[in-house]
Amino acid sequence: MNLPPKPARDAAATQRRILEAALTEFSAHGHGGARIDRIAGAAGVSKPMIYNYFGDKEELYKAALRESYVQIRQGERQIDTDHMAPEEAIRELVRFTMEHFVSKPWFTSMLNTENMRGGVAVREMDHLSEIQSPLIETIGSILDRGVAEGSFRPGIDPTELYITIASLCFFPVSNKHTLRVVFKVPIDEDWLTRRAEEAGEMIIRYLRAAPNGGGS
Amino acid sequence: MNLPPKPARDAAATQRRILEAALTEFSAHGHGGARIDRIAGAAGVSKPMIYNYFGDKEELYKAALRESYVQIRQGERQIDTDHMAPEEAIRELVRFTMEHFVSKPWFTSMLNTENMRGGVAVREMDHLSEIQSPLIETIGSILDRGVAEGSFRPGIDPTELYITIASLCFFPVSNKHTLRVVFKVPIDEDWLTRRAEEAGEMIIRYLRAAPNGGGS
Amino acid sequence: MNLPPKPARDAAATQRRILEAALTEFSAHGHGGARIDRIAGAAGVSKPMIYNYFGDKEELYKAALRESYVQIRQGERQIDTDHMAPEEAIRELVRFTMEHFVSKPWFTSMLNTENMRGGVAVREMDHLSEIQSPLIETIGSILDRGVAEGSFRPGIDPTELYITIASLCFFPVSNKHTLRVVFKVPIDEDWLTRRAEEAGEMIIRYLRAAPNGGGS
Amino acid sequence: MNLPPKPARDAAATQRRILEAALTEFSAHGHGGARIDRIAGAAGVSKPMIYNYFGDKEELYKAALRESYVQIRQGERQIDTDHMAPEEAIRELVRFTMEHFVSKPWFTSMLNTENMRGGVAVREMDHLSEIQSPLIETIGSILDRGVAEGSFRPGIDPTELYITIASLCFFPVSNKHTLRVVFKVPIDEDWLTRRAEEAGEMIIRYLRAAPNGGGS
DNA sequence: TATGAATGAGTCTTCATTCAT
DNA sequence: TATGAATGAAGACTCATTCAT
Repeated sequence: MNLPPKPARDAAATQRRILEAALTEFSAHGHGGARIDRIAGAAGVSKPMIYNYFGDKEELYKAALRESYVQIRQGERQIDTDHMAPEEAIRELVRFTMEHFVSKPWFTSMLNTENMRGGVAVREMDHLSEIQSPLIETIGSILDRGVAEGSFRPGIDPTELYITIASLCFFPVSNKHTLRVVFKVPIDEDWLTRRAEEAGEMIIRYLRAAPNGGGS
Repeated sequence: MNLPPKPARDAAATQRRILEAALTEFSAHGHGGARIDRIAGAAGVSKPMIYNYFGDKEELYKAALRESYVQIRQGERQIDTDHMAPEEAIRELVRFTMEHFVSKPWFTSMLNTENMRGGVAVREMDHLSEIQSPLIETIGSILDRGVAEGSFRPGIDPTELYITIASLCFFPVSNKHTLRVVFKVPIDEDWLTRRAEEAGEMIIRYLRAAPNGGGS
Repeated sequence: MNLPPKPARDAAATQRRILEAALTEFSAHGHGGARIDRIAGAAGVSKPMIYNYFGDKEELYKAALRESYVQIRQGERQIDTDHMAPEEAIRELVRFTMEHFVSKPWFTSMLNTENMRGGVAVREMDHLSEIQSPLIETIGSILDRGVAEGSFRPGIDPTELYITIASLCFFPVSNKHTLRVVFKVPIDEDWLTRRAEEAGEMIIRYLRAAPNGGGS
Repeated sequence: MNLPPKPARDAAATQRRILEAALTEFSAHGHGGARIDRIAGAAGVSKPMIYNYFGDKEELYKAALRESYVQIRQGERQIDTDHMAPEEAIRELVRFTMEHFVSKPWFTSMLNTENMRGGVAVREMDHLSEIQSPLIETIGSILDRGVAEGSFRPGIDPTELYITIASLCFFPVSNKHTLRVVFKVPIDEDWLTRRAEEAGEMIIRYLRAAPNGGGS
């Protein structure tokens, strides 16, 4: 693996290496399919270290799940739409989200794994604020600006809109293997980019204020 | 259990019982988490029977995956939108899809499982026509009718539209556990029904032909 | 090992072989020191058989503990003192108990192990009647006969007397290794036989009715 | 914990703390069940300290075993029967021994552990005089006095008598958990006190010189 | 003297799979 | 066709012990 040179006897660094390896492993194989052996190997540590720092497989899984959210949310903080017109801001947000899911495929895997397990781990998670999306606020302010300038309808809930955007981006990324075979769709970066554009278009039309039919 | 009376020495029936049990087990626990023991128990047969009829766990999984598609596609054949106006037909289709995913949760689980495994099983599947959605054709004819009557834009690809509908319905159903916790959304039948309505609305707006700007 | 030829595919026999091996192993090494591997090896079965038939190590231990009691109690049923004079019966009982502990050394080991563990297993045991000593009744009837014929005092509790006999026999057998070294006592069959004689003598003197003080 | 204030860098004190903790741990869990981790924790030192001062687990166990003898023997030196009449002295000795075993339960545990291990550690022990019981001498002198005044028979070996006393006290204390369950005996301080009295009585009767048949 | 970091070698337990009937 | 009995291979987790500072 291409890990940074292993600094010996650095507890914090070791923990990080384990966590990264765990995230990779759990997202690649799910909870049941993940192997502590492989995580230890990938992290360049012995198995007991994992138990020493994380307790057991379940706890390590929880830590990895949280980490996957934290990393995704950190990524989401990079986008800046303040300077864009509302319509363009929304389109950018959709593009960004698609690109985000594409470039961090472990995230969709972790979500699927966790949901297949019934959400037990996420339910026990604390400090939820850390894993909530900053995009909700971003969307809220874009919508406000759009309503103010008359281009968007009022009454749209930011969280619901975020879920809509996530839905449109998540499904084709997460289910690409079955889609490819069953519908013979050539799922690649280009196709996903085009889908993001169409999704942006669809959402804009959905948000658009009714054209003012009046005489003025 | 309340299974149909077990006819002794009926090979076909035994195979079916195994297949049903396997579908339930794989969708509930994923490939790695599924247990041959439990499948045998639920099917009311001994483990060697499973190996006798299906070869090994991998083959049984493939059979269950195919079965999940077959059952879903059969369900999809129930809907009849020929007598509806195009707009209403699309809205009905979205409602139907949401309800379909909600009432057959093993389907989303199987898709997630298969995609997490990289689609190896689906790729080796034959008789693909059996597992392709009849809704593609349905959508195609609705779109045609809509274009003909002037209410829909031309140029929409039925497969792409199907994927859009599936995206909007799949995500909130499949990820309900994490959504509930992370966004504090009260995901229940009502909420999902409302989402289906909004999704219908969004898609309609997306499909709508541009309002004829009048004489100009 | 000198086990009977292994009959293939005989569940009951396999269980017995496991149980015997477990009794040997647990008594030789205690609960913590016992190894499932060795038990499987000694029983001539694979490890999964043990888990199949007994659940886990703890359950196997419980089964072995119960078995040790059952075997000891069965042995105790062999003695027949009905035809002996009360005094001789008591002496015989003491001799017998000593010999019993000497020839079944796994019993003292199991008792020590269980007591060191705080008696958790024995407390959860059911069908206690099976593990209670038939000697209590035997002693009761000897004492009655002794009192009736005037040779024993009345008011002796059979259970208490049994515990006294057990105490005198158990300690030198169970603690032979430390006694040998610390007190330089040459503990062997002879020495233990002599101790049993003296113990018998002591108990008789203890039970003896006070010599009738004469003329009063 | 309420340990004496830990003086930094006091080798002797550190060793003592380790030894005390080891005695507690080994007696509570046996050799196989004892954990170096817990000993280090209870002693308030790091694990390497233990290896530094004691070598390995086996050596630490030996030290703890010796320590248990040393402490017990020190306790035994507290009793003073010189001023008592021989009979009363014997009774007192039995009471004392019972109370001793009851209040230092780690001693019976260590003996059981060591004997279950076949006495390997005790056999390699040197300076045996330190771990031999001072009560042998005490008993010797009581017996002499009793014989001299005519109340005791001659010919009783002090070591054998000590073993008898120990037997009667050890068994009910060491095996209390199984006795409680199997014989439904309510083993508590009171019951043990009464047993000590009876044991004293029994031994006295055993030692008593035959009543001088008088003039006849 | 003292310790936080680290690990090799197990130990219990599980599971897909096969054998003998 | 059908199954109770059996197992090889592996997985999670532990523990005495050592290393580097």
